[in-house]
Amino acid sequence: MSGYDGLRSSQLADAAGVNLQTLRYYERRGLLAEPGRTLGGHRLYPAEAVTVLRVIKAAQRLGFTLDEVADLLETATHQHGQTDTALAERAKLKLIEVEERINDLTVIKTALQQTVEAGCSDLMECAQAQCCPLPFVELAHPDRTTAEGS
Amino acid sequence: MSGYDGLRSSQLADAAGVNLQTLRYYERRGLLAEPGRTLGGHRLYPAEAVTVLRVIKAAQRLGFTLDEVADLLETATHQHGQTDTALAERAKLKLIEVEERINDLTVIKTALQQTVEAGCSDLMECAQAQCCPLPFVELAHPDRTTAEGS
DNA sequence: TTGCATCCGGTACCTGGGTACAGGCTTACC
DNA sequence: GGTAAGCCTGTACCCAGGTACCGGATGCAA
Repeated sequence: MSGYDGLRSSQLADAAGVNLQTLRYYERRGLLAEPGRTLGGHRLYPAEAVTVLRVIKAAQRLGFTLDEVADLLETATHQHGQTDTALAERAKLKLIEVEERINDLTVIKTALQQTVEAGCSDLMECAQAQCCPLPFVELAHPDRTTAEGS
Repeated sequence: MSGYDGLRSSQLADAAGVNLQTLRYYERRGLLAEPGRTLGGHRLYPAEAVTVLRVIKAAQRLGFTLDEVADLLETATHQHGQTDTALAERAKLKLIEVEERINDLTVIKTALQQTVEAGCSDLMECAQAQCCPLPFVELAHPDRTTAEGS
């Protein structure tokens, strides 16, 4: 019989629906605390680790990067208690970002709809002829671009 | 006096607002046609190249990847004329993607708003206590994620 | 013709979020 | 105590979309 309790790497990975390598990646990135080990050096995770992983994935879906999630988890575990509405504060900032992103995408959507309606066939012709409503002018924030979701 | 007309790499880069290396990158990727050269081998771009670059950037903002843009430009320059509503067709497909993306972001936005309202302070507590409206359930398409805009 | 800015090709590196592989040790069960 | 599955570390690779650096060649004006 096994002399240890806790989850083995692959059990945790399965339970949380992530790749085994991802666990070690998160550990390196400081998202997942270093777990205990067996005498032979194999990782043994506490059951809460599943929750941590679900939290990470949820936060990613909320649009936080892994660095931001790590930060959020740090904040949570260290200055626990008192003047701590840190999560809500960060969520407020992230909300603004998400709203901007939605606005940008809405502009894009409109442009695409107009493209469809106009039945344009040739980008280059349109660009020169001004027949086409393509947004050759800049969008709100032409540089901020990638990174949302899991 | 200069014996050549046309734009030098850095002139084009400046005019289009992109990095000089990006021009060569686009050339490698097949987005930008190989331009003429001086006797010494320096690139000489025609004035239209600026338009091409503006088109590329516009298409990127519409959510097309560089591969898609290359394809779009190919289509445009080769089968020019007849049964060609290719752009509109592709725009229709891309429109669906953009709409899905907006829906996902709207879900995220709602979750963030609720997080802010609830004044949550600790992700881990919330996750365990169910006090918090965080979307631990999956969003619409939890895997399709990145790549829009320039 | 000198001298400096610019450009050349090739290759390496960057970010973000992972994933894969190699070679060796541990665990678990018969 | 044998054997197979599982885990270990370290390192390399993947995607997209670029960006940076190198040593050498060109362009152009004074």
